[in-house]
Amino acid sequence: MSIEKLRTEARREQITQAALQLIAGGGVKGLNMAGLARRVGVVPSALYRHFKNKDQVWEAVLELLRERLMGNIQLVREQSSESLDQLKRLLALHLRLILEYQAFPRILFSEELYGSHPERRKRLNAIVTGYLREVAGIVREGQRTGRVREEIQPDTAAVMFLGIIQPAAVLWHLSDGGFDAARHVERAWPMFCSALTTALSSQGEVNCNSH
Amino acid sequence: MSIEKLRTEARREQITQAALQLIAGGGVKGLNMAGLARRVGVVPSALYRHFKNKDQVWEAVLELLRERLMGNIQLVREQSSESLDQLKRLLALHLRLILEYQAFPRILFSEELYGSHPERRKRLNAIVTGYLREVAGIVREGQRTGRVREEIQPDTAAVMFLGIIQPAAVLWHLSDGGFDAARHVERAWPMFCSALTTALSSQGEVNCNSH
DNA sequence: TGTACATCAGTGAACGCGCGTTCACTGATGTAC
DNA sequence: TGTACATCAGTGAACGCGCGTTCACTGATGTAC
Repeated sequence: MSIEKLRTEARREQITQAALQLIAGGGVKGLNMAGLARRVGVVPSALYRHFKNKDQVWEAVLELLRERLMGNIQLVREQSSESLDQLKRLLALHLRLILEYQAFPRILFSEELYGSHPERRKRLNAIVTGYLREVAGIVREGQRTGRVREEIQPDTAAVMFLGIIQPAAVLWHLSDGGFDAARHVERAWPMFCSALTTALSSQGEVNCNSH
Repeated sequence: MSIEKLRTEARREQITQAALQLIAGGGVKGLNMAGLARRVGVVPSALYRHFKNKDQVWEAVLELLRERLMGNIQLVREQSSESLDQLKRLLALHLRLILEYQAFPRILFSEELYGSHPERRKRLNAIVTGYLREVAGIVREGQRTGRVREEIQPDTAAVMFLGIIQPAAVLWHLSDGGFDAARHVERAWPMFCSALTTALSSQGEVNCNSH
């Protein structure tokens, strides 16, 4: 069997993508070097030409996760300038990200990954914290422009934002696709939005409808 | 070394408790038969007098998880008869459960467990779904008594309820205890509660304060 | 344009370790007489 | 109350498997002449 020889850079990308697919299929423990090599069409030891060890593969996967999350933040910032609208769009993008890369929630929820691995735990924590900081920033801007109530704690709101999708993703996995995550997000958004906006004196301007 | 011989029933309980401690310490993969035996003060093969295999240990752990969750539901039903108050109490109990048995969130979030194990996935799904059904039931009662807005979808509210704690627990683990889950819950409750209650015409009766 | 050589991605066999599980055994505990 | 026996929790050695990793090698690719 003569396999095409690829430059390390191209091969690394290919391996990282294959890793994501493996994780999507079998969770965090679904990623093993033998299966990874098979998926790439190469012998296991060949992987070590491109990654020092399995840890480095994980590093690459986490970096991709970080890029996508932050990419979504940037995207909604470009698409809209109104905070609540940005949050709504981010929710949709986040959901799409999860459905496309099923590996991501599996990584975030499974603490197998970082259990005995302090550096990786820190890395994951930095990624999630960074994402939350951005979400909290959007909420804070919403307060500045008067869309969001002053009493709201931006970081609490950010964690709750995550709380709309996270359990939905877990349930979706648990039920083997039976739980309708998209519908949950669609219904949860108005509740979340109204919690951010409606004070005793509700201002009629803000539209919290689903679409 | 002469070890005390214990009846199977007592030993099973002891082993299950030790399993919980192991999981709390090292996550789902932290549970291994050798470590489990060591913790009980017994040789690995002795465990097989009380459990057919590791799967059966997991079964026992999951059953305990189910009992505790449902026990909390029953408790709040006894402590209070007002839906929103019940939910607030349940939130506090759930948090306490997680802090006491750190193993539980690790089990719920880690899909290592059920990844390649369809029966166990179903079992876990049944546990979570059962819990959510009870929470949704409380919300529905709140609607009947006029405390909760009619437009709210009880099951969506139930999943959001879970969404208050779940990300908090994940962050708590990720940050190695740095994230203050109790404070998050305290701050998130009023937001969640007001989302359930405040309509355009707000009824002053309901108290969504933190305490 | 053709040849010689260096580079380096890919190969295949082998390793060591962790871990779940088995099996024939031992010896303490509780019961029958 | 004391002895003989059955029961069964605990022992220790050994196994097989999965899996990450290594290492000396091969042979395709691209460059220098």
